[in-house]
Amino acid sequence: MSWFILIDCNNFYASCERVFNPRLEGRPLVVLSNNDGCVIARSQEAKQLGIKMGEPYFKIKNLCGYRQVAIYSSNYALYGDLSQRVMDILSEMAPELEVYSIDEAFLKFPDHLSGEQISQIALEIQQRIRKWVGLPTSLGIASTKTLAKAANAFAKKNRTGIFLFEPPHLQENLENFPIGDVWGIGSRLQEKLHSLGVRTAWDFSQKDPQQIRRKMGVVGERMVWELRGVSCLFLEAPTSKKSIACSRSFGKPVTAKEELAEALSTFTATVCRKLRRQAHGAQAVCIYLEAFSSDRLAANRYFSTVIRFPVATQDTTYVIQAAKHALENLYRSNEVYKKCGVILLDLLPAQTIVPDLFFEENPKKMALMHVVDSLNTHFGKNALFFGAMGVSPKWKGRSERCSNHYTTDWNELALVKA
DNA sequence: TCTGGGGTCCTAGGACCC
DNA sequence: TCTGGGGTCCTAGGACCC
Repeated sequence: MSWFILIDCNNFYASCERVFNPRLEGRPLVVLSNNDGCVIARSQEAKQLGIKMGEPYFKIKNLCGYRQVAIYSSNYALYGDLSQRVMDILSEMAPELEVYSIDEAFLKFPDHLSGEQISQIALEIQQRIRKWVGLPTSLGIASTKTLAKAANAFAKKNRTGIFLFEPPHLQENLENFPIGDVWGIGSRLQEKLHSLGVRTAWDFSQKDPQQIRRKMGVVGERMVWELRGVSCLFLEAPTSKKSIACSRSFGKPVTAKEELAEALSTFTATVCRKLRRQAHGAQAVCIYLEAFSSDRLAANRYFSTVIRFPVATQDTTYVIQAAKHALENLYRSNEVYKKCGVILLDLLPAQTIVPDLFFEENPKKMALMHVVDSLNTHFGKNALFFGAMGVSPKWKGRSERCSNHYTTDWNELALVKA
């Protein structure tokens, strides 16, 4: 047995915007998705105004106006950097760490610590992150990951932002925890469980694990045990990605093949850069286009194709060629496109790639890619770019209210005094 | 009027997460 | 003109092998 802590940064993106702009403190604030389409993060005050997660921006535009809601386009460079700082602190303070998402991590501590001791540790972690990075956090503590997740939900409503599940109170806590809020229960499984008379996490934990296994597979059974306090899920080691994707909705409808080619080339450059960073090669790429349906009510149309490579590759220029070739086949001049994307598939560790007798690889290409990567690392993301990406993209999505890249761009550092 | 048993790999689809 | 983007795991079923 061990202690698990789930720590999560409160309203992460919204809180990141406040770190370098303290005047936003106390004010309702929302962060919009790419293309300024919908709300993906809200401060507490914005939640209280009734703004929902995922709500389209145009629907709340008026409300934002007269309630003085601060609106930000998403600034992933900033969020990613602050996330890294948080994780660095956690890795110093916890014996074991699993970075679960950009704003969450599981920590594991030995079970010889008392409830009081582990709570004290949680408090120190919380204070250090507040002081060193400037972000508010919530911490849930329990004997399994699933329970720590649930405890975290209690922590968010708690004055201190810390909540410990202790066995004597477990039943009472779980009886107040709706089944749909349990980690791993989405809308489908919630429906299924409701039909079995399960309304709360406690109800679920009292079910027969064998029966649940038949109905929900091994995933369901594990959840039952975890809710009973029997740990079945362990900290996971960081793994390489099995696929790498990049896609964007366009800022305006696109019909020109050339614009699609530029967009696909740009996304290809992004995924290939990530691929090289994790030292893998891709054996295939999927290219897809999404077009508006002519009938307003009908679903949008998707066109996609998968291209397999004779040998796993890391070469941006090669993948761009493949993408352009795919586009020739997928493109229809009478369609109006909304979005497109690139997904690298079947990734292999670079050392294990077996060369092909009949497929010549140009060693200069690899050297070129390394030069491109290192220049862009030093001088900015697109200091050096591929011609196919185009110079003044018309398809780019909206991002009209982006804050500065305070921590990742020399020209956008926070200004203390003008 | 009648034919085993065990195993692997792959794919599509479903469900979930942030 | 009006709604994001990037992932994972599990299962069932088919193909194929010995």
